[in-house]
Amino acid sequence: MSHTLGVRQVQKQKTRRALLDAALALLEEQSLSSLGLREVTRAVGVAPTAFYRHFRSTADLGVALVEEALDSLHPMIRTTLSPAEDSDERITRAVDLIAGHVAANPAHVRFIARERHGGVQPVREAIRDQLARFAEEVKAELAEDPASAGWNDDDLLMLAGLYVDQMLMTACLFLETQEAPEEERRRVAEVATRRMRLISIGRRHWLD
Amino acid sequence: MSHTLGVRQVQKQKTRRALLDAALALLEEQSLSSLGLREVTRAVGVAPTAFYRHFRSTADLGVALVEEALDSLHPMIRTTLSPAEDSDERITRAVDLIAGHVAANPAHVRFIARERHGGVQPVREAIRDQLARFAEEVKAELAEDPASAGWNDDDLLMLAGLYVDQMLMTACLFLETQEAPEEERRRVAEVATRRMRLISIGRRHWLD
DNA sequence: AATTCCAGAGAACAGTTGTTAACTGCATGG
DNA sequence: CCATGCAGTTAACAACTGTTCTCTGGAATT
Repeated sequence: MSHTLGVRQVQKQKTRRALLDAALALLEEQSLSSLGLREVTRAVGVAPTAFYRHFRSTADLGVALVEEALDSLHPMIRTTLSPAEDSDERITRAVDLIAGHVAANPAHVRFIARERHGGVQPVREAIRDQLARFAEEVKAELAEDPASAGWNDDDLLMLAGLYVDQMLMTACLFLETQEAPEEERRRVAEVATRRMRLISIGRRHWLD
Repeated sequence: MSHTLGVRQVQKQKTRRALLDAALALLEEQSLSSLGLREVTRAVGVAPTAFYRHFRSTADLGVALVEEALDSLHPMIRTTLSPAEDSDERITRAVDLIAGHVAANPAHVRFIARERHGGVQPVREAIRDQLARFAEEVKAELAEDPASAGWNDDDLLMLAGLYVDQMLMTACLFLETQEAPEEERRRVAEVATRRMRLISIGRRHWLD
């Protein structure tokens, strides 16, 4: 079925990966709209023109990065929301999961946060669409929770969006305190947890 | 007292304003880290070297824009939170105020949203500091509300931060639907209102 | 009235950028 | 085994960048 692709395709994919990785690294301290094509190829060690074999432009590369960065988040969403024992425990587990993901993929998170409102339209749209997919996913998960009995679709989507945005903001906070002492990072986790808790309380009394 | 500054200083301030305005306009479709000094001076119609008479670098100009953009928001915060009759009415009024501010200063709002996580460190820090001041201000306002009886300082600041972030996110949503039909903009306002309402409900039951 | 000051102009600098064209070598499919 | 395809190279292009130094005209100070 899965035709083992030849030596040729393998090499191409390898350079493509190298380009994506180099770009992601360079984007740690600048934004996509200032990322030069030559800058990327220089970092990889290939000729500038080789870039065009893989991407039409740096904006194109950016869109590819969006898919990559947010696809890795979908499994996290799943495991965060699925089992529903104690509400507070679920929240602390979610915050820990976010902290772990940020620690494991800081560049991806930074990229999304930076380019969500960045200067490159196609990339903004790609991020917006992916986040909307996220919200739909969370909404579907919420709908199965018995606590959501009586909720209409609009309100469920509103709550899902609130959760998604909250997750992203929490991730950003962890990113900013990445090199800070453990103590401060714990304080951030603490505040994020309380925010989520307040939202959950609001959720519980929504139908009053 | 206020020494009327001479013709000389007046002209200098005029060019400075022109530089800031031109930069802000250019930043509508790119980010600060890709904004060139020559680009700005060309738009104003002065020699590139004139730039240095006003700013050390484009990053420096960015910091000046931050002060300008966020200072104009402080009065809004005040009028939003001060009188406290009906909770729901206060929320809809706040959302309307945000919509108005975005319609009146779209470029400023876009700039803040874009550069909050952008590629220029000094600007990120300036925005972070100003937003922290905002949160403190909101916290002080909240503390006087009788509904905040029994709240400790940490929780008050947590809630204030939540409100501030929510305001900014709402502003971003209005920005994205700026050219969209009136109907969609009303839908955004509707969802934003419900979000705020849910948070307010959580606030009311926080001490249970 | 003579002097100082300084916002802005002008020219030149070494480097950088995206994009084009024609090329090379090698894995691939007939 | 040979011809085709195609990832990556090389060279060149016009245009652009930030920064330096020197200069100028006119307001500000004395």
